[in-house]
Amino acid sequence: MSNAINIIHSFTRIQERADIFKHHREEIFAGLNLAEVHCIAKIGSMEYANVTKVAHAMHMTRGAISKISKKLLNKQLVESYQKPENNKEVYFCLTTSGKLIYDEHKVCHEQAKLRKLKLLSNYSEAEQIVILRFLEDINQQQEQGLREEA
Amino acid sequence: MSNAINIIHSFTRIQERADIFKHHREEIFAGLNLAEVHCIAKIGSMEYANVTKVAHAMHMTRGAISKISKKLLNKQLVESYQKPENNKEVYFCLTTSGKLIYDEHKVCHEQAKLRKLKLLSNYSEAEQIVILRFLEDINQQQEQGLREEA
DNA sequence: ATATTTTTGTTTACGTGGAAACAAAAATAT
DNA sequence: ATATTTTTGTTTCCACGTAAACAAAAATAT
Repeated sequence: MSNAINIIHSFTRIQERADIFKHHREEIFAGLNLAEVHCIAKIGSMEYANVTKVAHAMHMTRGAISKISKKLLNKQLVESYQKPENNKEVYFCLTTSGKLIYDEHKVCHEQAKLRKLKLLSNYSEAEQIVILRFLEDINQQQEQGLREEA
Repeated sequence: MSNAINIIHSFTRIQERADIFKHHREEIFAGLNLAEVHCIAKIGSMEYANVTKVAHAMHMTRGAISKISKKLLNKQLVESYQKPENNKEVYFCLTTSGKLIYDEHKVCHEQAKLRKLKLLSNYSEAEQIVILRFLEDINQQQEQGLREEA
């Protein structure tokens, strides 16, 4: 079936693009790279964000997040604090300027979402159900593939 | 529409997974990482593969491929040669042991393809057409998004 | 209560890949 | 023919992120 083959190719292209985008080492906003902006996004949207939780959310190591948050502290985009009863965990929150980045990023994110919703508005409810089923099937298969490797 | 939102979420998860997979710095086959295996795959499937062509095919810089191919030369998985009439371009081909990796990788790739075909066999022709239309729409939108950034 | 294990965050060493500067050869212009 | 531009490959410098080793605190076991 030529359609199936084309689906696979098209899907592969999507994966490759995500790959390429991650490679992008350039700065996005004011002197911040993608990882830093993402880190701000996570800290801004999380209760009691700490290194471990952000690392998990960003699929990165604690070491990496430790370094990134140190940079964000130096740039005064985030602040750290602790709970009086816990001397081990360190939490982060956004400063005023950090919140600005957070909002700017959020707008971009919402615009992307709107573009996708607009695209999807060209599909009937029935068609959308098919698409969703496909994406969930693929997701499940990929997750299983990863799990088998481990 | 809840379906549209779920489609977006599911799609995002796929992109994130591609991201994570690229981060995988571990070796895949005998002491080779992902980029090296991909490089072998490209060299093995290309006429007169050279640094520039492989770099383009892998969406990486010539500098990166130059280094990788040097490693592959040291590991004796590829060989380099030149045409007598051109003293500038350097071409690569696989050695016997390089071909082994190539074949092994190809098998993996084909298995993944078969898994996807099997998954798609649960969809009617009409449904597959919908899926393909969606993936191509999304691909177009994403490509346009990248182009606007540049 | 004390000992052991787990959790949390940091640091160090290392590998990878990009950007840019180079060098050499080839292609093109004049 | 000669000069200029483009193409090709390499190297240097650097930023990023991982893995692993650590240290300190908290949780759990005994």
